[in-house]
Amino acid sequence: MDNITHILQSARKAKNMTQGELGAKAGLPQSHISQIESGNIDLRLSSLQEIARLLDLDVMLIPVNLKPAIRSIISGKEGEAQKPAWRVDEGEL
Amino acid sequence: MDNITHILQSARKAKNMTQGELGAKAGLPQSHISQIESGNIDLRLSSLQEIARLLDLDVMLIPVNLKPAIRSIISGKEGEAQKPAWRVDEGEL
DNA sequence: GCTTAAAATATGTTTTCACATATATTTTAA
DNA sequence: TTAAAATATATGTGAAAACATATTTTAAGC
Repeated sequence: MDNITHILQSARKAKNMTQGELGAKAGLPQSHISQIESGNIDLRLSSLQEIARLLDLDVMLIPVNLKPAIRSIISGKEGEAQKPAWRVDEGEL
Repeated sequence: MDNITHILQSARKAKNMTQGELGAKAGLPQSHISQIESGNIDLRLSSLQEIARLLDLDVMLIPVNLKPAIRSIISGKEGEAQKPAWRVDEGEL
């Protein structure tokens, strides 16, 4: 299904959270987190935003022409200080 | 309400589309676009993605620590060639 | 200006699906 | 093996999305 939901799942696992923990913090039942991650649900924006927030992510609308540049920033090591992402462009994602 | 919906509205206007046109292309009734833009609705991810796509936008999950860098790229003129966004950082948003 | 028709946006009702609650299954580890 | 932790499934309820209609806005003609 949707790529976004897989990102949510791996972000949750990276943070060593269970569906239950995430759900509790998000104010959503564990069963939803399950449905969302398995991709059989078309979740609402507010749910997406809340879950993302708890995983230190944010929902943004990105102009398509800027996606390559932004992907390069993101793929260049998440948490720590950035390596120069402005090496004009080598390999999209 | 939510900032994202305002972005959708201004993107639509920037493209000189009516709610009806956008809705038709997105496979959504004009009445939804109205509700979405006025912010009295918590829309579903698939709707958001479809609308965004038609406005040459894409829904992305961004690590919060990278938001400043990404915002600077975005605010530096949407469509055309980028001015140096890597002037380390002056003014978040 | 005023009128009117069409375009654009908003509102009212019904239907469908996300979300809530409860329960079942699977997985982990003791 | 078994109990608890984690994830998945079943069913009921409220809100988003479909459908229809009303209102507002725009711009033409007079």
